[in-house]
Amino acid sequence: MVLLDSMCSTCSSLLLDKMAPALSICSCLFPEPCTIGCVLDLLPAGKFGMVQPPYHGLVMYNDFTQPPPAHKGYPPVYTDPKTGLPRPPMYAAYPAPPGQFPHPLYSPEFTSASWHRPGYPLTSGAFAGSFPPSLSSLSRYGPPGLLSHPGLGHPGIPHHASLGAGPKSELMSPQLLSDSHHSNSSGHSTEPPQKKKNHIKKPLNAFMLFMKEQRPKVIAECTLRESSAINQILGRRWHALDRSEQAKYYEMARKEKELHLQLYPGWSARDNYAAHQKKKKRKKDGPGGGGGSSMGGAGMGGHGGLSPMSGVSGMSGGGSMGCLSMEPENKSGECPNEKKCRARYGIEQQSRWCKPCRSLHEKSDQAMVDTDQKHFLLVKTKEEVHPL
DNA sequence: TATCCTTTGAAGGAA
DNA sequence: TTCCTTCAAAGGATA
Repeated sequence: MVLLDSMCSTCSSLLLDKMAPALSICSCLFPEPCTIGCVLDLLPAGKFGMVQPPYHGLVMYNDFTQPPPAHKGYPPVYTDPKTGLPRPPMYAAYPAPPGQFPHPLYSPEFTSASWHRPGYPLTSGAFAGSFPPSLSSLSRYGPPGLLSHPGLGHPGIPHHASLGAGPKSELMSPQLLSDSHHSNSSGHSTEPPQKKKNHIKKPLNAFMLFMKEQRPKVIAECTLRESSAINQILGRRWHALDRSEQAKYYEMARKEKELHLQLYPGWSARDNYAAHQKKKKRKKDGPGGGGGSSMGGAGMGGHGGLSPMSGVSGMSGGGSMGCLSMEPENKSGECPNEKKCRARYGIEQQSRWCKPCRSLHEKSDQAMVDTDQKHFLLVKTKEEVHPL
């Protein structure tokens, strides 16, 4: 078993080592999420067959320039650990025609460098000038193609706020709001009328639009249903997107925002704060308890911080992301000014970080290396016990 | 039944 | 100006 310099086409994790893979198994579908990329089973070059448990995950054939190997054991059939019954691979990642890459992330241009590139730098105003100053002539639902792009199969996508995008959709356009009682009485909506009243939801941002589009695909590929897990995958995919790809969603989000502004001129995001005051009993604080708001909830800039999953999501941007000076077990390493140095100065300007933040960052890096090394040792041990 | 989880981005308030 | 909090979607899990 080795780690491959490749990427899981489901969770988009980068793998660690380069060992000329032939057949690989991704562990991202297992109860335990990927820890350091995906754990792969490697069969001897040119040979294909059953993989060893417990890796029952998806199958990826990594050499897309070659036709599928003619071997009765390929693709392998896995046994569902719960039912004991054979089950097909979850992800149709078998070789694409030569020259094609079955997954957009699986392109030769994709490197670890692009994986670690900074976040999308554009602000909501980054597209200023790209659009007419007024969209007042545009219908909320069209014209067809207004909000479409090659990756989105919903030209003129109905606004989530207007039509209701799903079970949790509550926002209605003013017209639909007034009609909501009719629709309720006619049985078209199962939402209690009182839940819909005057609640104008925020326009979706770029990532939300991306999620909305990609979620069904991920569900179809992975058979996952839990949104937390799906969102982690989507987050990785989002980071793995090309800048141009992300730009499409930022553009859509900008249009969404403009339309929202026109529909609800006096609306403020603040309006929704009160509506959900009952919510969020207590976003979990750090283990130290009462560690202040900087650690709890959406701190660390709101995202990418020390989420509970960051320890297991490994390369997903968790790990050393965020100012680790907020680690409760850190005694001397408290960031004195509580300015998160990493967030403030970025990873490239560590010289400007305060000492505690820097040392903690080094520690966390070392911890990740240790984890990798442990895993590598485990892998090597298994290889020695079960030589390929 | 309500909230949490999990993601990123945007908005708004506090310092 | 910077940081922090909340909310947007989604649906299973949990209290």
